[in-house]
Amino acid sequence: MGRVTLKTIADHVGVSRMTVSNAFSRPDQLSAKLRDQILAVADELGYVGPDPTARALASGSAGTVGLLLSDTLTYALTDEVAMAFLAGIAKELTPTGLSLTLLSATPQENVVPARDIAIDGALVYACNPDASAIDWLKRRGLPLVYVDQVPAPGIASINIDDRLGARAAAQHVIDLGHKRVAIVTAGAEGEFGIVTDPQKAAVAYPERQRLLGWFEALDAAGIKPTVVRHPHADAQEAGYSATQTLLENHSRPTAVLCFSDALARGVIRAIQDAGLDVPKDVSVVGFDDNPLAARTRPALTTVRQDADAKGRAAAAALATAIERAKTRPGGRGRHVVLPTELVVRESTARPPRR
Amino acid sequence: MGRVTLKTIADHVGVSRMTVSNAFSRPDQLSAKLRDQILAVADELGYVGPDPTARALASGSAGTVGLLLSDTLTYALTDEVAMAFLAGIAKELTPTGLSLTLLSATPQENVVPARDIAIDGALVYACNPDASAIDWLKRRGLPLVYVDQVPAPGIASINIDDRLGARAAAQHVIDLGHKRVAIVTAGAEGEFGIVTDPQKAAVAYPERQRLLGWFEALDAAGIKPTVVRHPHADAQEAGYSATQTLLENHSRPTAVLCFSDALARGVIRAIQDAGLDVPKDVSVVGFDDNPLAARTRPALTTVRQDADAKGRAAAAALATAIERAKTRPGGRGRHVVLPTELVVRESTARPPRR
DNA sequence: TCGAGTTACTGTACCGATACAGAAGAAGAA
DNA sequence: TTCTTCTTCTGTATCGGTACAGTAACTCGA
Repeated sequence: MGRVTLKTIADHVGVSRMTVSNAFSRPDQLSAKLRDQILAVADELGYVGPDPTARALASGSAGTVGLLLSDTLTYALTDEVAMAFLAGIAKELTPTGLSLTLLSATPQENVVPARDIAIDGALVYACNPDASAIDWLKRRGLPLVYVDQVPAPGIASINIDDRLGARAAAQHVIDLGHKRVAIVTAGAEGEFGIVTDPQKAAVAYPERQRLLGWFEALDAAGIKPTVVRHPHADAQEAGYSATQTLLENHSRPTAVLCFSDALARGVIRAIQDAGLDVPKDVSVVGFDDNPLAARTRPALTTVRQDADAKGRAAAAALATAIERAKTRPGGRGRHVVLPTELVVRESTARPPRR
Repeated sequence: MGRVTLKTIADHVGVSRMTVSNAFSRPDQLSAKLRDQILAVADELGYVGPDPTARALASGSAGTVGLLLSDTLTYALTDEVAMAFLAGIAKELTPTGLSLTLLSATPQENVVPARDIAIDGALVYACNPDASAIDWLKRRGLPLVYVDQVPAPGIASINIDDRLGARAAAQHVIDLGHKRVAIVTAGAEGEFGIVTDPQKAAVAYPERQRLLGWFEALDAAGIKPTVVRHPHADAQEAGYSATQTLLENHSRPTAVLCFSDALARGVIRAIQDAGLDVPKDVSVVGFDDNPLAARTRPALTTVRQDADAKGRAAAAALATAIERAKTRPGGRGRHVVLPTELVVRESTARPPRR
């Protein structure tokens, strides 16, 4: 005996298949009595409900949206800030009934998730801007929302004010009187080590924007920072070894601006291990306001972003984009920039006297 | 002009629809020359590839598996250990070409993800065992893998040795000479406050198992612990207020066994805020070996579980279950229990003299 | 020169639903 | 009574593919 479908039930009850379909999907289309009868028979036959795949094909919507994650899905998932972002998405998506499908940006042997998985739309997050996966999504004509990506015309995007936040961080150490400033940054790709042209070395949009912000303030103050760039991997380790590189440098910085709080933790450890004090000898500023930033010792001065709000905004933008695509095709997306804010704690102080 | 389908391309090239399908999905079924021609025409017409939904319906596989998460998806995602678990799944799943769809266990207005989303199988994680969502998955006859759930006959399951780990933790403080021991635990549901019958108060399997382990050792040593149980929410806060409750108690404990490291952090803070020292006045043992456990001060004595391995094992088990379901239907699943290990750090010591 | 075995392609029958137009009967208005 | 308007149900045409059993031509050894 084959599988139980609408037809099976229809035959049992003696109605048309369409009526059974309505019993499940459009209760207002038939009498309550008949509906109950149909549901009873369906239950008896072990019918679970309309097959999701068939329904998706016929109705044209899959009920789930994709989240395209950086090449190594793993990296995105081990970061506390990314987690808050994910939680934000989930929170906003749940009431809409949409589920979230994690899409790896790296194509597999025969499967390219961005091309082969049924979704109604997608969030593009923390991806190398020229990842082929993004192209697939675009070609499919799916509603998209870019998050932390270069905003593109016609595509909704959610960003945070990386540039302003970074500028505030730099201005903060300038105001404290620092003259010798270093920048510690990280990325998945690009040039690494002590880099002379950071804008060339950096690939990801947030990193470029933060560099822009830092340099804006430093340039205006006539300060030329040393920039050390490390591959992502373990952020703390990256921060640690970057700092070792820095400290070997002939002119030791009195302030270090970091791309992330995770990086900053490594930086602080390295400074302490070198027998120096934070903030007495060296000031350190992070970025993100990771939940841990307030708890480390010394508590970290950093630039706050609300990753949860970012997630919620992204999900909301996608939900409306999908809704709109059903009626008016080809609407254009709004570009949202969420605020960032400098949070001064204990890891920054005036530079040492001499 | 409608959408571009296999038919459109077939008509343009002058071949059958089936040949076009083969050009995409079974390259070995046609000559390389014709295939190239078809692909070229397809590209020209802006065809992206076989529609995932239609393909799923016809071929009977969706290319994605579900991860059923605790009622509040948000909670699951804010926990570092859950993150490692998720990363483990992703790592193992990626090469198989399967994607991961997050399923909320709470039914929405009209949508029940566990019933309405197209998936090839599912992981059941951190769920109230009688959540209706699990029933839906079972009724659909999907290959399932239970993680941190009561093992059920016929269903593959991955667990960690919660009981043995907890027993080791309890034995550790017993061996140090502690007599007045408290247990701080947490859960999404059940009874809260100072509970007299913990096995009744606890709902989730891991919690019950850990209680079993703690009591096994404590009973044998003739120790009757005080058990405080708090609702999940923010684990640290829970630990903090649970400890306040404890300290107000007439007989202050000299050792506290905690359900998680996150909880333990709150416990330690509360103890310190009460002017006491960890471990001099009170010893604290966590559970999980959260990446932060080693870094907090004092470094936390805890029971290690390898959440990443748990994720990988779960994904692997599901992948094979799906593979097997294609051929032999109704195979039964293996029950895997991963080891746990006591890690002694600085948060435990002999009880104070008097 | 014949039959066996390949290779390259085609035709038909699903996969399991939903959409939408329409039909039959009942209720209500004039 | 007759005409409209609901309400309730039905029929047919998709949705966009894949499976599988052919068929026709081509290769090749004896």
